[in-house]
Amino acid sequence: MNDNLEFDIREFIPYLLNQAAEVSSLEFQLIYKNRYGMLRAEWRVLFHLGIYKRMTAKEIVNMTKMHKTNISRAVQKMQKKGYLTRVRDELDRRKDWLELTVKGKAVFFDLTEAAQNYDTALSTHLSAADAITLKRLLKVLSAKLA
Amino acid sequence: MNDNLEFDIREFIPYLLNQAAEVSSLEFQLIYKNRYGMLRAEWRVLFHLGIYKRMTAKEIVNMTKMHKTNISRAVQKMQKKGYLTRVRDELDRRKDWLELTVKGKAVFFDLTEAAQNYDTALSTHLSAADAITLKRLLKVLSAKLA
DNA sequence: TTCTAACAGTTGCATTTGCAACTAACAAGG
DNA sequence: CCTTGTTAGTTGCAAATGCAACTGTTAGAA
Repeated sequence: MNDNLEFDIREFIPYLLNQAAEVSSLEFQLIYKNRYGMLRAEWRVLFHLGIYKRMTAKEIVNMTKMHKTNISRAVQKMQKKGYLTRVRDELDRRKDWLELTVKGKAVFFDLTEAAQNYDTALSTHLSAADAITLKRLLKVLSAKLA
Repeated sequence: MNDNLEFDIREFIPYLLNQAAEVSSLEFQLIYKNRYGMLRAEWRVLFHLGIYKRMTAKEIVNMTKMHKTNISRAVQKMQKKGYLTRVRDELDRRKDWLELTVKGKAVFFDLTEAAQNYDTALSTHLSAADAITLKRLLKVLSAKLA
C-alpha cells in the first residue's frame, strides 16, 4: 500500500475543476432553467448556434464533447419550443443544418446578457490579471485534452 | 435586443470551467468506474473519507455541494461493498459517523495513486508555474462562491 | 411537559442520462 | 449494380439524478 505522502488529492486538477465548475454553474443554471425551462444540454446547443450560426448536431457534439444522444434530444426539444429550424442537407441527407429562429436568438441574447452580468459578479473575486490567466489556462487544458 | 458586442460568451468562466472539467474528468472517471464500479458520487465520498477520516454525510454534503440524496445513496452502496462503516452518534442519534474500512482505504490509496499519475500526465500540458496558478485560482473561486 | 421548528438522513417518483442497438444515408471496391 | 463499412442521427431501456415528501431525532420556547 502506498501512502502517497507527496501527493495531496485536494490538489488534483480534475477535482478542483469539478468543484469550481459545479459552484460557478449552479447559480447560472437557475437562470436558464427558471426563465426558459432549459436543460444544460439545451443551453449549450443554443449558445453554440448563437455563436456559429449554422451547425449540424455532429459539429456541436465535436465542440462540446457531450454525448450525441443528449444533443439529439436537446435539439428536438428546442425545435418544439420554436427556438431553432432544421434543414436537411440536400447533398448529404444524413445531416440536418440547425439555425436559431428569431425567437431562439432572442433567448440567446437574453441569456448572453445574463451571463455577462454573472461574469462581472464572478470577476469581483479575481483580479483582472487573474481572470485573464484563468481563462487562458482553462482554454489550454480543454484544447490539449480534447 | 442586445447584441453584446463587447462580450464573447466563449470567454464565460463557468463555460470554460465546465468544458475543462468535463474533458479532464472523462478519462479519470473510467478508472474508478472500470476498476471498482463506482459512480462519481461514490468516488467523492471515498476520497473525502480518505482525507478527513471521520465525517457525517452532512459534512460531506457541505464540502462537496452535492445533493444530500446522492450522498445518502453513495454511502449506502459503499457500505454494501464493504468500503465504509457507519456508527450512530450516541449524543445525537440523527447522525452517523462514517469511516473507511481497511478495504475502503485500499481502494482510496489505489485511486489516489492513479490520480497522481493522471495529474502528472496533465501537468505536461502546463508549465509548473501555470499549474500552481491554476490550482490557486480554482481554489479561490470555489471558496468565494461556496 | 408539550408544542413547534429545525435538522440528518431516507424514500418514492418523475425526469434526465448513458449505453447499445437501431434506421437511414452515403462511400468505395468489386 | 451489389456488398461491406462508415457516418448522422434516433430510440428503447436501464441506471442515475433531483425534488418533494417523509421518518426519526433534537432543541427551544411557552
